[in-house]
Amino acid sequence: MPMMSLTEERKVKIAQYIKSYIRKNQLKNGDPLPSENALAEQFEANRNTVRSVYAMLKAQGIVYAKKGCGYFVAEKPKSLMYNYSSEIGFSENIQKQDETYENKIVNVSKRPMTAAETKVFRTEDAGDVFVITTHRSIDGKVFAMARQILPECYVPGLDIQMDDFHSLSELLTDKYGYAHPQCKRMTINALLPSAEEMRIMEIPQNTPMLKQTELFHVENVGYICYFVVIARGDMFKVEMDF
Amino acid sequence: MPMMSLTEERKVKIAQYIKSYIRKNQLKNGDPLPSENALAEQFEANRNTVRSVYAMLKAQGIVYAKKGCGYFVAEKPKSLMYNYSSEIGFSENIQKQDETYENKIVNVSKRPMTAAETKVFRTEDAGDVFVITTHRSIDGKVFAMARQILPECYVPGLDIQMDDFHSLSELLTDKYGYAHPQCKRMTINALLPSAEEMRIMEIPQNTPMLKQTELFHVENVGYICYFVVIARGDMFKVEMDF
DNA sequence: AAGTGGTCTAGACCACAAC
DNA sequence: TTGTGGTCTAGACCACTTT
Repeated sequence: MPMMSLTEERKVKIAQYIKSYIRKNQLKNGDPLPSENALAEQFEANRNTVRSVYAMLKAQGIVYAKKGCGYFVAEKPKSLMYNYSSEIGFSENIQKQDETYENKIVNVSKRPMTAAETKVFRTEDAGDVFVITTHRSIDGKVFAMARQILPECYVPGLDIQMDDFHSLSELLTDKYGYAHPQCKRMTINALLPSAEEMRIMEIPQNTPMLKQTELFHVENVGYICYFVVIARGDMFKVEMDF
Repeated sequence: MPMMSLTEERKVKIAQYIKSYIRKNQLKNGDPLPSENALAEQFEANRNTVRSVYAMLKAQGIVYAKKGCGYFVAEKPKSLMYNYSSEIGFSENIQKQDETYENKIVNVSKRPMTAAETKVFRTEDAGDVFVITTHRSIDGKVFAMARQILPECYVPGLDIQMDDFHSLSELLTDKYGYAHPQCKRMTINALLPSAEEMRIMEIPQNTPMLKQTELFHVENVGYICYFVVIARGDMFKVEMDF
């Protein structure tokens, strides 16, 4: 049997009260909820206790808060559906869905290949790699950060071709004449954001994030690109059809 | 330019200090770190400020705490790799990797099909559905909860056949003589755990969770099973090869 | 002016581990 | 006994919105 402190029991009661309050009054998106002080008095609890309950409901996307105004019933956020294909790149796919989608390069740098990367790319001699950092946004709101790592030997002089960038696969086919790169392996996991990701996406520390890595291969050339995306869990969903 | 409070600046400094402290002293897994009180005094900060820094590092898996003992450098947790295939079920796949894997039925119930489910299963008449709830564990530790939803018409009398359960696909092929079910659609997203999931998996509220849904189809029969798994992000990773 | 959520502080108390 | 992390409280202050 799980031991529970008195405060913890109160939290459960308060959370149940808020949920049933929404249900019984059939509250919709935007309808106001009891204030922290009102609930603290009603349940003879500390305001921090109430705040922690509301924090949990906020994290679950059930309510939201407006400073100086109160708590309100939240609508389930529309999440961007990413219909995955190992053939078509992310940007090509999303652009069809949402015209406000933007994939903006924020940094291009060159550095020596790490030992781990030589294994990933299955190359003999480590050379340099290009690291392209991009921010993906919808409606001007950054919802994902991506890092694309390419061995320099496959894309010499890449750094000066970044002016009219749309997507990497477009660049590889148009400028370098490669066949369309294909994803050979993908991994997905969930994690919390780093401090940098919190700052850039303007999200709290407890935002669940989806991390997706892909390894791309080009016929007769080799493993050409290692790809990492970190996206907000509440704005991003991966879908695959078989 | 992002406004930062004095406390927030202090947090950044303290976090940088701890990370560089680990790096410069080349600390490994299990090595002790400065106490909350020591850092609070050193940086003339409140203990809560230090705690919030350590909380962030904990959530990122960089450090861990032992009550009454202190903070220590954490080792990166081994995550269970799920090499996904639309042909082979989860349990079949994982069992090969880890012999301590267990998939235990905790509940089987029958209820009317919802309107949303009639769309998913693409069936004309809603009947009842079976809902099978299972807990998945490694080394006795529950890391995921799964819900499998099957229209009763495809699996009449399912509830009494649960005694020697190993996996659903095995049951469908062996007991009902169906062809091996195949996944037609999969979605993946990240979210925070519900109160029930926190309780059962014994995880804090800010644990990032991976939610995976699958829709299974059997040739000449129809869409037979809707499948939802919620798994701890720090213990579970999906991998796909193409 | 009053009420709201957001932030921060100082301190108390607890359970636990080490000495 | 001392120090540790974990929890909880009471209250102050802020920025903000509404009245």
